Amino acid sequence: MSILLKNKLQGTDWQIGDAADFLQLNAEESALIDIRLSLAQAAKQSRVQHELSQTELAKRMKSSQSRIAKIEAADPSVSIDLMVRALLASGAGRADVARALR
Amino acid sequence: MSILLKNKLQGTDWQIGDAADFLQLNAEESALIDIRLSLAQAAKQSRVQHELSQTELAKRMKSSQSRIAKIEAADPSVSIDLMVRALLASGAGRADVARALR
DNA sequence: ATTAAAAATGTCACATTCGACATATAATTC
DNA sequence: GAATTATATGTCGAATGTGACATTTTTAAT
Repeated sequence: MSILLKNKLQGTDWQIGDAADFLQLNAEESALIDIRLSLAQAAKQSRVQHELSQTELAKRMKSSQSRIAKIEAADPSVSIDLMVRALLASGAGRADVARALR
Repeated sequence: MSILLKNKLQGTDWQIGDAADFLQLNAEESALIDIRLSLAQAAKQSRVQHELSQTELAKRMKSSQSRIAKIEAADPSVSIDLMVRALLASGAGRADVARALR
């Protein structure tokens, strides 16, 4: 049963949606955020799978630990470019980048 | 027959490679360039398929005609973010972005 | 519980990317 | 071939993204 329906039955006046809903984004904006979230997640997964600490990966990329943390948190200050570079630097290939978006 | 082999047979002392070769890029750098080229190509293809002029697409994205031209030329001054946004704005979806990278 | 390592968060000077504009070149229509 | 429309190229001030650093919080190991 959906939270929406549950609320209806219980008479609560609020509902739970996703970030896109909440921020009232159009299709393109939310697609872009989805993509960013997926890449962030993939970047973290790849780094962990390759047994690298954020500090180690940062060194490889000539970036900094704090930037890596922000990449994986999909921080607004981080570009898709940097996310992709992090993915590649942690051992992922082009195909992995594509897979992250599927 | 490859150009390399052709040159060998003809005794020429040069060969034709791709940009990555020429610029002596490592695997990650050339993967990134490949990705940029693919996205640029996909952006143009999507725009044309949806019968939009660069000026029309620019208006949709609140960008400018010259930026669109640079996106499609994979100009170094263009971020992957902007390429992806152009793709989405021209009617492509997340799956199309992924497909562009396959 | 202490320590140590890893990750998260905030800030900032500097670098890169941005839209806009001017202008050039190419393609299309008449 | 002139006019019109589309695309390409160069430049610039403004906006956004960057590495670095300091500091805090979380996690893991003993």
